[in-house]
Parts: sequence; C-alpha cells; structure tokens
Amino acid sequence: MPGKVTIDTVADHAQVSRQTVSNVINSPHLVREATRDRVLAAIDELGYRANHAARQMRTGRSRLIAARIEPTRDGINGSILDRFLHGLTEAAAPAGYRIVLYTAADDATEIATYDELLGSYELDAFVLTSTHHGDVRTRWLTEHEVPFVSFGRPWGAPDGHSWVDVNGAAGIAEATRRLLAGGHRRIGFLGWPEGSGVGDNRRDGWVTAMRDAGHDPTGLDRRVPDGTDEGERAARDLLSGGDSPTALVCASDSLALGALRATAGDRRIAVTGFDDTPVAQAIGLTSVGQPLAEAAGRCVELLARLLDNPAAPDGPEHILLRPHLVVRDSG
Amino acid sequence: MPGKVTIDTVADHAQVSRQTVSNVINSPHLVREATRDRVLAAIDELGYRANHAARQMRTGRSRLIAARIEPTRDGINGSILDRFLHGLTEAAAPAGYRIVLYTAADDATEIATYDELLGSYELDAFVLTSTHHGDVRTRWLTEHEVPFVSFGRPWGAPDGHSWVDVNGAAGIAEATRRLLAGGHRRIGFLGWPEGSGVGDNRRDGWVTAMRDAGHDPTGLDRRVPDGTDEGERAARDLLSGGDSPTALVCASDSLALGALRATAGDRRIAVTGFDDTPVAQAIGLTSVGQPLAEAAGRCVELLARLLDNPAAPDGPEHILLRPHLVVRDSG
DNA sequence: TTGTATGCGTTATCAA
DNA sequence: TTGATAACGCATACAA
Repeated sequence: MPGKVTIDTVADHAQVSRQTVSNVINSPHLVREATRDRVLAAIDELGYRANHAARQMRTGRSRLIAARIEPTRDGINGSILDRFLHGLTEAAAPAGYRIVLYTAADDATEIATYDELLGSYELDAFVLTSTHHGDVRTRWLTEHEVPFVSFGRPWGAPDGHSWVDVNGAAGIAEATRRLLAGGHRRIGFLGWPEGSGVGDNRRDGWVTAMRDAGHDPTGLDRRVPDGTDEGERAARDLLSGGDSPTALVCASDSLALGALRATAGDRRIAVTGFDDTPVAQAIGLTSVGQPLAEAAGRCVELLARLLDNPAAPDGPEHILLRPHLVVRDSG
Repeated sequence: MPGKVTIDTVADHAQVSRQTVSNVINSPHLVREATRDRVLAAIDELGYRANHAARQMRTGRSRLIAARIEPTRDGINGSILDRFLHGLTEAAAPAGYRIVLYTAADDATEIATYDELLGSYELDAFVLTSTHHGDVRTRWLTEHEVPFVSFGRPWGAPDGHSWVDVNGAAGIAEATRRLLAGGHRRIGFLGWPEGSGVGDNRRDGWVTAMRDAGHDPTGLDRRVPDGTDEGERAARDLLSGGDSPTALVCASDSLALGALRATAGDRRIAVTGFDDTPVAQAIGLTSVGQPLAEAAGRCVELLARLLDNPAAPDGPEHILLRPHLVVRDSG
C-alpha cells in the first residue's frame, strides 16, 4: 500500500492546484496543453484513480446500474436472463457503469427494493426485465423520476419510457414460414394462456404466417402454462385428433421439449422452440434465438443517453430487435 | 421528492445532535434508551436512510462485493455459476452487502479488473470462482491484502485463504456406489484431461469407489476436453471394446449427454452426469447436484466474518460441502 | 488559464 | 451520555 493517491497528491506532483487536476479530468478543454500533459503524466505515474465515493457525494451519481437476477425459476428458460445479464455487464463497463444485482420475488417486493437501493446506494438507473401486463414497476419508477430502461415492451401500457425488445412475432412467423416452405400445411402452435404480452405476441406471429399463406389456423393451437409436461400433454392432445398437425411451433423450448416427447421420435413431425436455450442446443432442437447481447448493449446505450441528458430532449426511444432462427435436427 | 433527509434532519427532528443520531445507528449501546427511542422514531417518521457514499468516504468501506459473471462459455455447464450468483445475491442482501458484476476473459485481465475496481469503487471483497492449478488471482489478492473468498479449493496451492467448495469426489463416489449396488461391475468413467483440479478430484471419487468395492478401474476411463461431441466419441470408444462397461459415470452433464447419444437408447447402459443442469432435468439424466445456494451463503458468511475482523484472528476457514445425487431415468 | 474557498453526509476524536 | 469539530476526496462557483 503506497499511501492513498488523491487528487492532491497528483496536484503536488504536477506542480499545479488541485482544481487544475480536476479540470484535466472533467473539463480538459479548459486546461492548457502543456499543463494538461504534465498532469496526465503525474496521474499515470502515480496510478491515480478518482475516488468513487467522493465523486458520488459531490455529483450525486454512483455510476451503478441495478438489474434483477431471477430466482432460478424454470431451469430451461431461466438461462435467458442470465445471458442478458452477461451482456449487460460487458456493455456497461466500457460506458463507465457497473451492474449491481438484486433479487425480488414479485413486483411489490421489487418496488420495495427500488426504494431501499435508491435510498442508500443512490443508484443511477435500473434495467427492468420481464415486463408484463399491469406492470406496476414502470409506473413507480416513472413517478419517482428514476431513470430506467426495460428489456421488454410495456405490454398494454403507454410507452412512457425507453425500451428494447425482441420481435417474438417475427421470430415465430419466420419459423412458421420455414415449415410452410418445407411443405408443411397443418402447422400447430403450442403457447401460453391468453393475457401474457409475450405469449400473445408470439402466437400472433404464427397466426399471421398461416393466414398469409392461406391456411386457417383455427383449432390448431393449444395454450397451456409453460413447462415440459404441459407441452407434452398439449402436443398429445393436438396430435391425437384427425387431421393432426405435421409440425409444431412452440412459444418456448420447454414446451417444445414436451412436444418432442409426445412425437416420440417420429421425425416426420417437425418441432421448433423459442429462445435457443442450452437444452435446445443439447438435443438438436430448432429454435428461435434472441440477440441477448445486442439487446443488453442497446439497453446500456439508451440508459447512457438518458443519464447524460437529464432533460431528455429526445423523449423515450424504442428498439425492436429481430430474433434469428437456429435450424437443427428437429425439423 | 420531499427534500433530502440527512442525519441532520433527523437530529433536528429528534432534538439531539447529529452525532447522537450516528451513535444510535452505529453504536446504540452508547445512547440512553429514551434518547435512542426518540431518534429511532424520528428516523422512522422521516424515512431516513444513511447515505452510502458519505459513509463510504468516511469508513472506506463500500459494502459492495464483486463477483465475476462468466462469458457464457458452454451452454450446458454455464448455468452453474449463474445459479451460484443468484445465491450470492440473495445471501448478501440480508448481510448488508450487494453484488457488483464484472467479466474477464482470463486471469490476467481479471487481475487488471481487480485493480481498476479497487482503485475507483473501493470494493470490500471479491468472490472468486473457477479456481484452478496455477491460479495467479489468489496470490495477487493476497499480496494486495484484498479480502476474498473462493468458491473452489486452491488446487495445488497453499490454503492461505478461506474457501468453500463442493466435494466432487464424494459425489462421484456416491453415484458409482449406487451403480455398484444396482449390480453394475464394469463402470466406466468419462472425465477431463489430467491436470484440472476439479476433474482429477472427480475421477478420484470413481477410482476410490471402484477399488473399495474390489474392482479394478484400470482402462475403464477416458479423459477428454469437456463437450457433448467429445463425450460421445469417448463413450463410443469405451463401449466398442470387449468387456465394455455397463455404466458410465461422467464428470459433467455435457459428457454424459454425449455418452447418452453413444448408447443410442440402450437403456441397459446407465449414465450419470454432474451438476444437475437444466439439460439433465430436461432429458431425465441422473446427475450429481451441487448445493450452490448453500455454497453461496457460506461464501457470504466467511466474507462477512473476514470483513468484521480485519485482524483475522481465526485464520482462513475451509468449508467442504457434500453434493447430492439426483436420480432420474438414465440409470 | 489557474487558484481559493466551500460543501456534499457521514463518522471519529475528543471535550464537556 | 451527549455534543462540537474535523476530516474523508472531490467538484463547483467564483476570484485572480
């Protein structure tokens, strides 16, 4: 420990005042080049790094962004948000931000956590995930004037904030069209119960693709809670009738895995999943992959812009990313 | 925004000095009960929360713990550390700490990150993961007197620091013994090349269990880099000879998945994996599960103790956790 | 272009 | 048991 290097140490070393050092760091254009070089050299030589706490106290900004880490729900789908977190961490660092983690069981406790986090840590912003219908979190944050971006559209709510999302409908539509191009006509859909923004959107993609190709999707879908067993049951049900589907497009890899079990190795029935999870990779399931790293990067971009222009002259921005189909053996 | 509530606001409200408020918070025993109650009431009423930056500046402690998030290597095994992170976040919060994320491609850049993180954010401690032979990170942290705990033993290095680990050998031994009890005699092992602490340890479990049961493990193992394809090839190789194994114990779920492919649905050949990943759950693979939440909790415990007693009178502590076998269809 | 003075909110030291 | 004062390291307004 070579003694703490503060801005004063640097000032002494470079034979300038403390203020000049501060200017070199925060407003370099105010300082004559020769002076600046001397200060920079001193900073480098001494290994000076601005103390975060002191700066935060003065500016009120912590350069910390909070993000939630999920309490490991479904093992299959759980990994997506983790991958998003990876991306967030990687994108935030070069922008000078760090990611702080928190967990919350539901919206109410999440809001309580906001309150606590903001009160003591003075976080600069939040990245919300898993937005849904009737999401009270966005309203709370807006009312408290906390900068935030959501990964996920504000389903059913006004677009009062910036968000980044992936066009699930487009992804499912692409998967469906690919099957149509492959000669399939009766393509079923396994999705979630009505009312989930994400789920309804994915189903829309299937409906649109079918209609566009002149096929009536009526009766060809089942809507069940997410899960492998649920998917298996629904798929059996769908496949048991007369005129049963020759292909199944699913809203998640869990459902798709269940469907695959239901087809019991009958390779003629094509199955596609959603999210390109490790499970899909492992078992050779064709799946729609989300560009998570890009989504995370965009979130950081939007946030950085938001934080730099507190006046927000641009208004909220919305970015809709296209997913990509990863074709594997399953059809 | 009802105006910032600082310690002075509380002091005014409770008719005491600022210092007394501080004492109520940090050294309650110094304050008379009546005074304390009055202050506490004021704190509650005003919704006061200590400003983190100011406290940090004074005490030099940030109550922030850094942990690495992996750059999504193998999709199958990647999830383990994420689950560990979940546990860390959950355990840290009640102890008054938060987890800050960072990424690093290798040990060298990780050390550079330590330096930067410590210099500017003044993190209190680090949680290391994926310790390995010749790990330079632990030495750096020790030399710089940075408190840290590792999840993973210091393979081949002196136990100079506290760590938490899971007894992989015991887990593999248990899996092996279970197969022995089920009548298997020729039990093969699929592991990683020699030199990886974790891998060698897992293999030891198999060797020990076999020898204890009076069986010679010689020639019954293959050691390959982790991966599904590698596992499949190695399993084929192992199964192709005469007197081929009737069961395969694997060092990872990736290898086990490969082995499962090699057995091509021959249910008589039992396969077990390691880590109880989502993939194992999805395909019904028997696997050894690590108590990740508990490991994370223990890490926080050790860290908290370390940070409270900077003198470290206890010396480093070591905690070895037992994994548990999750039995599924695969044997 | 550079320097001086001040304050951010907290805790530690010391005196009362 | 309580209170006054200083100090942590930095950035800003203002003066030179």
